[in-house]
Amino acid sequence: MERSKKNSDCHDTATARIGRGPLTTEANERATPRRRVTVIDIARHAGVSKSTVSLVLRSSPLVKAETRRLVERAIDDLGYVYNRGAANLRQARSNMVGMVINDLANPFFAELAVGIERVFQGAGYVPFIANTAENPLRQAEVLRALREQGVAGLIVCPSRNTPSDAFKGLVADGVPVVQAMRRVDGARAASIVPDNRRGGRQATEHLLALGHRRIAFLGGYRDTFAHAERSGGYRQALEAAGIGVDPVLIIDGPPNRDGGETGLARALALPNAPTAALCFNDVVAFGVLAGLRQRGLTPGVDFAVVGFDDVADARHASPPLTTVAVDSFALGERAAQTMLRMVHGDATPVEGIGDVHLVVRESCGAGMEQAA
Amino acid sequence: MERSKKNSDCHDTATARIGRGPLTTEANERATPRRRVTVIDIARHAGVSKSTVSLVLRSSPLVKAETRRLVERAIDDLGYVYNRGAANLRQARSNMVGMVINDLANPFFAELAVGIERVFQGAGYVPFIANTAENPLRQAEVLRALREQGVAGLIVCPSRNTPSDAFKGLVADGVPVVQAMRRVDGARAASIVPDNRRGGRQATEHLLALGHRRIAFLGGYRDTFAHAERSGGYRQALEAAGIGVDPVLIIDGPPNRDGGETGLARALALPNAPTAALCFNDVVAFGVLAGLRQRGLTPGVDFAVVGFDDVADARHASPPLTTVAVDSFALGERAAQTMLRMVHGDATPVEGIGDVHLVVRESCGAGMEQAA
DNA sequence: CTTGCCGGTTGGATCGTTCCTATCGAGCTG
DNA sequence: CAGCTCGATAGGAACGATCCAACCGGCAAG
Repeated sequence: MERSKKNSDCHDTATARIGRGPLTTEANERATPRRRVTVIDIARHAGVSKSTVSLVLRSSPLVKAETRRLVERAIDDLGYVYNRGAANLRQARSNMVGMVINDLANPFFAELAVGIERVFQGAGYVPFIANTAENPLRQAEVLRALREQGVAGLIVCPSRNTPSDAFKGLVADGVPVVQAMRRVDGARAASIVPDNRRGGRQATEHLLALGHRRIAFLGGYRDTFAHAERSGGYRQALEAAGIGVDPVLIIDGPPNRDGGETGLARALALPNAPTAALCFNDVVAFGVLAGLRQRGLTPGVDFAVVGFDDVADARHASPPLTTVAVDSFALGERAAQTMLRMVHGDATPVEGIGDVHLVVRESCGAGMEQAA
Repeated sequence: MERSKKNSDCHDTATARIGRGPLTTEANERATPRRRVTVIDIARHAGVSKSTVSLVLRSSPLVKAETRRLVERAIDDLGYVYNRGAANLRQARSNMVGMVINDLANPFFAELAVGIERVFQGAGYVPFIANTAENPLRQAEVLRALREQGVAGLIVCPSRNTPSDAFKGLVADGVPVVQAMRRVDGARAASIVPDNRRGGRQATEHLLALGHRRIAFLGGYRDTFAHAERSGGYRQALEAAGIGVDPVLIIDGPPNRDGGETGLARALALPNAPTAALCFNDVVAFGVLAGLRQRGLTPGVDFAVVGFDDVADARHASPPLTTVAVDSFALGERAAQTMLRMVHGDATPVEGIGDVHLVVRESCGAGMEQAA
């Protein structure tokens, strides 16, 4: 049993592990006390054949109730654990689904992920979440790992700068891929995204109706799908109102709190400063609210703020944030349902648009118009 | 090659899936265009043996550079995908690690998860996250799924009411399990938790030093590990100061924003209302801040608030939240390192305590004492 | 009495990889 | 020059499940 211990030669093999190869696991044996219990052990213990055990495991109606009980008894007597890897080897169908999220630290995406997870769980699938932190390389790794693992399908909120062929291999293999919230434009995969353009337009129209004429669009990166659409709606509304779009009022920045604070600072420093802002998302809006307060300005009175997403905290902000509600739960549910349909053979490529609606609270200065 | 297609006999097998059995996947074939490419195909195409291909895949130093190139060429010519299930079948060692999180919607745990994930990724493991939403049943399912999938190890933030034998099977099988943030007390698994008691004590001492005598402890459930420890530190400080603990000032509630708001309401309605509160965590504190504002009270001036965790948003709250910093990143990193050590054979059962320190900002009314 | 069917059960082949044990030629050594 | 080691490769067995075709006893139909 003395496995010629030449593991000294693999301490640094991975100069940079090769593209498609498996990750180089640093080998080392672990003290595994007892041998694995298999269907054969169960079969012997229960006095039936392994085939019967297998049928019981998959809760087939073919086995007699009594036999089933016998087998189940043996299963917990011996502490058997199902080996899904072995099963998947034979029957290509797995029950594992993956969710690849661009930014789990953003509460909106966290909520979305949790919502989706719930749907899958109810449908008998085991959902796993992976975070890409907006890094396309990391995303590629994660996708590869998920594919190697043999997922039945995937929901992806694509990271920034996702190449258009990122899902090519997956879809070619017939693995259902549904994009959520964002769409990679070359990709031949289903997608469910909110009606960003309409949301941007509605929010802007609302600010216009409140009398604002200089309205900024703050935060988010110009090269992303969501930014293009949301700011697109903003432009549309301004132009429809006969007000030109002033490019200096569209201020890019990271889609987080800091992006909001610095965006506000730059906006207020402008010669002809805006009196209102539509923010790329709620987190940016939170940053703007904080920034206003730091300057002694009162959001909703001295400056109107509207967010986008309607995360759970939006209602609790001070003042409560007026925002475009995306309904992450409904959107996630729809994405999940779409994926399940695809898993079950429906190959029609869906391009769903989720509904959005403006939730008027106080940060826009609209007073007490009864928040929904 | 015509596999007689009689899959009609399994359309509705799943009456109600049995307790320990695998989830019943509703079967249905999917249009899988091409047969799976295997090592053998690669071998043929490259003119070598499957063993050689296998060695290349694991980037063994045994193969000649030229041969390796040949094989790698064949790999992307044929679009090969590694089948990790099959590999795990033979070599028990997998590169998949699981992270089971009690509440991904709580930013603290989301941050923790993201931090841990980064460590594993750097070490060449593929981390998957699963959410249990504080539901022990769900947690049990997730743990089973992870185990069936053959994880190399797990980091668990146990859900509320986790039974003490929840990890028994896992550890008996030699799968490293590390508990993070919370400890299930019967469990024989490693754990890394912050020094909750010290944090609770420090925060309370700080409020006492600021002159407060009636200090509430708001939010969180009394039957959880963290609540017991944090409120324990609070009691300790009060008693050390010669002030008795008034049980009505310890007000339970869900560890979220609503918990903070309703906790505050109940506290202020008390005949002899407190002038300060230590909150179970930052999210509860945010709720308290919002509640104060709604009543026209200024946090830090009319009422002192201290949180626990120091989530990213704590700095951005208005006013910036004084809180006990747990350093989720360091704690997560430590948990991950512990797990890796266990994977590599180190069996010493660790019970780590993470450092905490008070970050004084403004919500406690301490003015500008230079937040760290 | 044979035949066919049906509920229930079974053994062998099989999935795609890794492990183990050859094999083979080349270079050394005594 | 026989024997040895060594680098590089090859082939078969194994892992633990599922699939498939066969089997078995009993009963109804012809």
